[in-house]
Amino acid sequence: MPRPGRNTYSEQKPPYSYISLTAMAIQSCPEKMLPLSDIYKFIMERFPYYRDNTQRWQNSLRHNLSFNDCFIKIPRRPEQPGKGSFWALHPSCGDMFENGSFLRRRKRFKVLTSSDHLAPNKQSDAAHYLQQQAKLRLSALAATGTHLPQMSTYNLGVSQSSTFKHPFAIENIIAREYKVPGSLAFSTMQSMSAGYPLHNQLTTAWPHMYSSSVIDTAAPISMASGDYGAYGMPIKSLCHGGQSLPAIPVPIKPTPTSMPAFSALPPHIPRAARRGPGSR
DNA sequence: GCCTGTTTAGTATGTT
DNA sequence: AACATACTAAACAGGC
Repeated sequence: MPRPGRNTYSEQKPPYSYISLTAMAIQSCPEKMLPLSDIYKFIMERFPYYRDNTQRWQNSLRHNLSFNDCFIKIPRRPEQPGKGSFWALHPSCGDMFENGSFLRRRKRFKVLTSSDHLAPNKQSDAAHYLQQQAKLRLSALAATGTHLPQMSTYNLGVSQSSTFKHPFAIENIIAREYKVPGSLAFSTMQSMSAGYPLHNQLTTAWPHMYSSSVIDTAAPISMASGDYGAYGMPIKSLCHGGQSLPAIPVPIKPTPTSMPAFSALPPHIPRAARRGPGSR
């Protein structure tokens, strides 16, 4: 594969799955949620490859949004006119890309249903939580006088009040020298972990997701208001801060070590329930 | 009619 | 080889 520029991938297909690309787009904006059209825009601006055959990849992308539990749909509020809903990442999907590959996840993120003996269903809890978080982020940034870029200009993480760099933050992914996917992933994860102290077993995949900087910067926005998340636990722990953060990505064949964490899982999101027996 | 969103199905490819 | 995941295509429905 040829080497693209620092921030773009020329005409070559980027070594990222649609899930990665979508997550990048979502993470690139301060609200951590984007409408479909803005996700399209982000990908097309960043990756010239996707300026062609838009019908094809956009269909795939929509399929991914609907099919994968790691994406949750957030309905627009009356004061947010526009077409379509917002899409956000599930609060607990941070370590999907366990082995550092942005092309293929090791585990599929799956929100468990009530049939999995979890807490009773509470409709759109995650969506509700994320919408609240987006509001809090906006108000916090506004209060500190932080410049908020317009949705379409895509904040690349630099102006965020947090030093936290999400794994899908564009500067964590694009602004790295391109190598073949395998080695890219490895070197990427090595450099990622360099600046972020490890906390627990969850740091294996996304060390920076669980670094102290996450707790110290992201959490106060919500904790200051005394908020509790929609999952009935303090938002702090939902925001990858607590040691008890549940490992949501569910191996198809659950391992003994991963099972105990299920008791702490948030309630399911309705989408999971509509999967027919033929789904994969 | 177009866009968005959901679902099903088939194929390709990586992992175990 | 079997399985899991990703990609693609297509059909369909609902909203504007």
